[in-house]
Amino acid sequence: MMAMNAKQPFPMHAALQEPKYSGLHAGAEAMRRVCLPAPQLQGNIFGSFDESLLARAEALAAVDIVSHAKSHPFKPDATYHAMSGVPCGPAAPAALPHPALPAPPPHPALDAELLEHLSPALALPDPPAVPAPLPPHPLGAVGHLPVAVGPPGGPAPPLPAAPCLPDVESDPRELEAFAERFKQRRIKLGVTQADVGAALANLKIPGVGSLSQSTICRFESLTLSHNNMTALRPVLQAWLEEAEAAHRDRAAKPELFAGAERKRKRTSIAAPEKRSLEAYFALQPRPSSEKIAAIAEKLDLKKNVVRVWFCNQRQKQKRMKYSAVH
DNA sequence: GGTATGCAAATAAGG
DNA sequence: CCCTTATTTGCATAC
Repeated sequence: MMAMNAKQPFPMHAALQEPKYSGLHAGAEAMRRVCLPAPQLQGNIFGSFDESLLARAEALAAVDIVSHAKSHPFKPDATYHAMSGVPCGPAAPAALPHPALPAPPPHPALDAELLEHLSPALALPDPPAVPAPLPPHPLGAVGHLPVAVGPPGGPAPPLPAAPCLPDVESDPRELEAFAERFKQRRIKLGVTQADVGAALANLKIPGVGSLSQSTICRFESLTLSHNNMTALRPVLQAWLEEAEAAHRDRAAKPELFAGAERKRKRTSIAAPEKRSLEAYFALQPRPSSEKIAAIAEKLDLKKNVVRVWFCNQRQKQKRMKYSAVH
């Protein structure tokens, strides 16, 4: 299994097949806090070259800058600690207690309106953008965590209905011990978390790219999901072994202590753009592909970034709705 | 200047 | 191709 995904700039996880643990963390993570969604009316900064809908959305977006108040002392973040106790179970593939939403088309009329006027007026083939989420990486094989795998639909797992089989390999205790050892030895080598993360790509392990300081930090502090911990373990162990070996042999292997840019990139959507998106979302949470493209062009963002933003926004909205009822 | 963390992009996987 | 749901990460920024 595993076919490279030629779609992403970073073909990550070429082989990441998590057995989807038994509802280990499915529910625990179900919600997280959220913030305020929409501002509302007032000024109108853009709106100079727009047509109705978009113009309106932007007008709305331009508005408040002040009315933002985000304060939510929530703090779910299920982490390793919280769940390292139950490895087995009936395997509940997640499943939020959420019925799908029908979602009838809100403003049929708006659609036409919106599309009609959105023209390729400002053909921006390539915005000077700052983050550049899609680097021209010719390299494939930049994924992460190959990890242990579990037969997703395996014919017959040896241990199906058993109460709980703490398998040796992903024993929580073992992982915990490793994480601690890892941190200590890393420090002894005089390497920072950021360096380790960056150096990972140089290990040349198929499907393994660099990771951020954040991730390394979380691994060390066990604030990753058990699956994630399990996935990262072999990679970090490989690095540690090579690094220590190089250290012993006094072999200067800069590659192991600094690294390549092969990690997932995260686009940072600026506040003004975010406000516009929120305004659009308030008007139409599920814009068509065409509208998304139009919005993307207008905001000078990649279409996929906008598409994903809407997806995440809908997801966020559901969480809010859910947590509001509970 | 290295490490935690909050918030939320990006991905994986099954429709 | 796009969506949803569940998760994995990373940017930013607070320690």
